[in-house]
Amino acid sequence: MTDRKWTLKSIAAHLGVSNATVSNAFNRPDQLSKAKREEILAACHELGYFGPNKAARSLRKGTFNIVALVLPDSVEYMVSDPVASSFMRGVAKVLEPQGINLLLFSGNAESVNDIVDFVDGFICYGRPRNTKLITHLEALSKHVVTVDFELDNKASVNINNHEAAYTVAKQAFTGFETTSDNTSDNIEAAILGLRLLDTELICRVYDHHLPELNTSIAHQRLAGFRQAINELGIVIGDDKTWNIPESSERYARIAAKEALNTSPRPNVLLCMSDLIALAAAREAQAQDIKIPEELKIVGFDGIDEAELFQPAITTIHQNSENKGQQAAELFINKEKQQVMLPFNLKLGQST
Amino acid sequence: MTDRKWTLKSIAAHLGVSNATVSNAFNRPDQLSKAKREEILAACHELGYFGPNKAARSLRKGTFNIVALVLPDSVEYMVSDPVASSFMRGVAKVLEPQGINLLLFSGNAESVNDIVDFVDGFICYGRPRNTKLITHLEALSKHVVTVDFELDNKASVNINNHEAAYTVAKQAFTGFETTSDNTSDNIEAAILGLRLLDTELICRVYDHHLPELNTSIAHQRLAGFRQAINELGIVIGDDKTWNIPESSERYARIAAKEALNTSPRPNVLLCMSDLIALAAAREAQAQDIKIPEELKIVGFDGIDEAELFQPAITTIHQNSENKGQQAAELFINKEKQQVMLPFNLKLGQST
DNA sequence: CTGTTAGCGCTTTCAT
DNA sequence: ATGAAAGCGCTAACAG
Repeated sequence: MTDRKWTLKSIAAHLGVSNATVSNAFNRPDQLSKAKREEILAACHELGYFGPNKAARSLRKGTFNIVALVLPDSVEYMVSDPVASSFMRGVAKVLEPQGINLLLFSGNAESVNDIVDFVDGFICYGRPRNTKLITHLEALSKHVVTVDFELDNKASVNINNHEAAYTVAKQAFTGFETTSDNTSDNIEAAILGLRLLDTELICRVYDHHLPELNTSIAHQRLAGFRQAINELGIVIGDDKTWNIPESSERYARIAAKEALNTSPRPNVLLCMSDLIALAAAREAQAQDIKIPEELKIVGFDGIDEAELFQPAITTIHQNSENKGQQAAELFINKEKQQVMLPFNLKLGQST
Repeated sequence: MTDRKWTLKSIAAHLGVSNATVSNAFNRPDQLSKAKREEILAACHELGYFGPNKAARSLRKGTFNIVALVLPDSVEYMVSDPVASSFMRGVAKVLEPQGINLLLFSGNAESVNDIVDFVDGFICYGRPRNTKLITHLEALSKHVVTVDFELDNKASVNINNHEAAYTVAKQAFTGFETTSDNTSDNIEAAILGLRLLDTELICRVYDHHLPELNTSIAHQRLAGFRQAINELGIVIGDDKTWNIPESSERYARIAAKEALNTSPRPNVLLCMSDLIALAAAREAQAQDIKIPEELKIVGFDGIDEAELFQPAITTIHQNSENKGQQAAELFINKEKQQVMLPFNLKLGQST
């Protein structure tokens, strides 16, 4: 293998054929005789020319075989979240066989400018934290598929977060309904929310903190939880909802500790992710609080660890891998439809 | 925002200045008056021209602000492995602030051809499963950093897997040394290996299956385990080593079951990852085998879950995130050195 | 400080 | 079946 750096042009000159012929040998087999084609290909291989430069080809053709996966947050966040990972696995599963590569992109970025000219389009997993990105994406003429949120005129994949949250919250409250009569005033609920607020802080979420209209999944889930609470005719203090800035054991545990140390102590913990539910459960166990007798806990996502945990966490299972596959298929087929995926309640021993 | 598609040229014409001036406005502020520059930038913003097309710029400049992260296997594998995820987090942490984007690339691919012309270089996490890739990477003139394996003339980041495996195995055997005299023939060890063989199968690994010379981390760890075994003067049956094709709970559990159902039943399980150790521990608990009284288990990696598990798994902790950072820094600084990172033994209650 | 121009490496008519 | 030439959108050298 020589060190010489070949280009299509230099190769063509070297072989004594025209540029077009070499290009055709690689890209359009029908444009030249089979014999000639194979001769050229063999010679190229011999010389260490692996084919036309892809960057140049892309500039010319305008296609890249690369799709950007826009993450809600930084890339670091993404890969530590099992749900996000499953999603990504689903996407990769569909795209990889098609020879399409994945470019990970941070939802914190100021704009998609750095990469927009290198990709065929975007799959956005969750509403990007930086809202400027959204404006960008909306204006884009390239294909965009959104997941867990929607954009005007773009394809999307979702589950009904409101309904799912409502369902799992209802489940958390079932035990109580039989003990009391009609209103269930022995229920003390608290909500451990994920990214309800645009802050890095672990803090309580008071109503006046919440934006008027917010369609993020966190707020949809919050609305679902609240609907279940309201239907039971119980009241939840406005100091019983927490914000956790990211899905990590450490943060969740701190919030859980705060929640469990309020008085009266909650006996139902509605958690916006399984990771949070697990952390809360561990905190409860550390404090010798019996689950579910003294404290019921529900999660969201249906990750393996929640199922393996003792007691298994009652949760909403959503098939994230399938979600990823759907998104990727929507992308490949350049479809513009809105897909709504099912979820299901998974009963554990935590309720 | 108009729908017109601007190029540097058309913008320049529209504004009545030359191409170079527009280019300079974006790329070389020192080449024109501040006033003019801001005037141009403002006009561009107004018109919806977001700056020079990056693909064209890259073709011209030969730089991309994209680095390919080559995974050992498919992309799917990567994101389901907590250790790999931490590594990636480390990489992203360093690269993101530099405005460098990550292109994930599968180690299964036949060649790096599809992407080599889009990236500034490669970070390879673990020896790619497809050995053709290695040849490719070796021949590449672009910057390459390898992790957990080495390539001639390329930068690398490693831990001493042999020594680490030896250390943790020694720990697994300590309980026994006191009971017996000098040789410890009451030890029945089994090894649950990860990717020792190039197969999708869960199977035993007989010596004749193993390649003569293999420097993959799995084989280094195997050598470390065996050294510890040999030093104790004990013998491990050649049917007591398993291959697990990927780090998943399901596969590991099957292998663990096979191992625990052999007679005499092993009382020490040397596992090549924490995920495997955890699966083995769960299988043991399901069979009512007491850990560590009847069965000692050691893992490798030091993931959170291994620490939280009851009993906590004795393991080798390696700071994967730091590994990722190191690799990224080596990449950025275009250094060619071989970095060897420390590891440490983390005692749990599983030994 | 500004404008002209030659490529970066390729694909694709269009003519031969 | 093949070759010549235009041009994808940009940057950098150079001249003014």
